[in-house]
Amino acid sequence: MTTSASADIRDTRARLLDAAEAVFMACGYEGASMRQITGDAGVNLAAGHYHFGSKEALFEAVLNRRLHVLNQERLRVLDGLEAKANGAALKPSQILDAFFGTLLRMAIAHGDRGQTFLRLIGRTFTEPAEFIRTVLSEEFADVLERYKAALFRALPEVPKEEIIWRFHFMLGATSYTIAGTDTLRLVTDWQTGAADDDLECLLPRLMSFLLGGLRAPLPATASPVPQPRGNCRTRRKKP
Amino acid sequence: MTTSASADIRDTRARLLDAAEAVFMACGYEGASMRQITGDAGVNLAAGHYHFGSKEALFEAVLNRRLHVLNQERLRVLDGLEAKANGAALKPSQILDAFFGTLLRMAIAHGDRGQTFLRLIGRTFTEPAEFIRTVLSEEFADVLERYKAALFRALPEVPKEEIIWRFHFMLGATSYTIAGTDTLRLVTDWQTGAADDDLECLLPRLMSFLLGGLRAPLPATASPVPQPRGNCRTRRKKP
DNA sequence: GTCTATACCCTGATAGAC
DNA sequence: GTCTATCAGGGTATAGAC
Repeated sequence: MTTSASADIRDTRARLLDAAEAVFMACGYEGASMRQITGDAGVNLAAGHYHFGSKEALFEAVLNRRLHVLNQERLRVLDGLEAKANGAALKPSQILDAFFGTLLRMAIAHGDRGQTFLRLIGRTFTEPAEFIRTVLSEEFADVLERYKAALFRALPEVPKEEIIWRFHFMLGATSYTIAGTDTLRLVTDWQTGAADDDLECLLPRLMSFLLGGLRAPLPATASPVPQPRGNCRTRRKKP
Repeated sequence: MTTSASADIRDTRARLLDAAEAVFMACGYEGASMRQITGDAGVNLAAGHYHFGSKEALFEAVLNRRLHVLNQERLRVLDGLEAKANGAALKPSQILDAFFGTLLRMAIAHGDRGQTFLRLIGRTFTEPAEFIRTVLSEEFADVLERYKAALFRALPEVPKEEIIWRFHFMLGATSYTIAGTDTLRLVTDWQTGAADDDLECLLPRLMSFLLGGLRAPLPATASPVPQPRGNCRTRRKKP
């Protein structure tokens, strides 16, 4: 009895997290309702507030449960690469694979739940709610610092400002893709066919695109638009 | 009196659209409320339902007001380029500039309101609500067909499936960037400094990244992951 | 400690007065 | 055309039962 009671406690929390993950993914943060989440989990509405305190806290718990191990793994992989490189700069392809490849491989390894979380994290990047952005920026702070530094070393001829922008673009391409909304119905069979196959196909495609963008020729300081106003903040020399 | 009365009607509609645009941008579709929108517009709550019928219809009207002229302009620009090319295939850089450059230049031309809509459209691409995805896919159907066809002609050596995926990635990088959430605080001064300058800086940076990704070497059919299962759906020959 | 019933407030939407 | 009053529904949070 006592063992089953304590097991039930963990089950309630876990069921809530699983149900919340799915509903938040499908409806977005604002669109999701505690009633639906707790209903899907088979627990009472107030049980959600008992275990997590609020809808915001529940969302944060859903995010952190998987995001923390993901980012720890990203740091671990980068550590391993840098140890092997023995002081030399890494190749851009290694860095991108450590960052984006780790994401996709972990999602594949977790099956359907990994797929669900992949979409959730993709959509979460564009959630407007302020607390979500705070949670994400805190959770990603260390990883981004480390990976930015690795990219700076890997591409010493590219201005740091440009690398940051390109990191931004890469995150956008990736998060939009894994969000899987496919708003414009460009990829018709995505999210209908076998998801695992799609994910395994996605990685090489995405990697070649991101690498191509990262290593693209630098833009001219004079913009190609008809009326260059010339007050672009681009710096051509290092400070 | 009669003239000012009819002018008031248009003002009410326009004020509602402007207020809705701003609130939807800041809060997302689900997070926005009709009360805040009508309050900001200085009109009664019921006036919103009188003029548009529902929150969904209002959102659709906000989107279509600017999206339709944008996509018409995109078609017009592409028509002009293809007429000038006189049957020859366009350069990828021309096509990307016609699609993404037209977006940014129109936003710049409209000042703050253009900036607001830019962010809104970026976020809208990842809205989970089904009716939003339907609206977008209908509004973009023609433009995407035309631009996809242009890219197929411009890059005959690249498999069409690959071009579609890369178009997808490009849309992701762009929409994430113009959404301006900057969830990971990568670009610290974005959306705080002078927005117009940022936008003018953005275009050449984005274009070089997108072009680099679009023209990247094709990925190997064997995926670089440790355990290639080999059932990737990639086709190497045309059917 | 765990869970349930309930209260409270805000949402989108409507009916009817002006 | 515009507005006040109001409805039913749903989301959050609390007080209290086990």
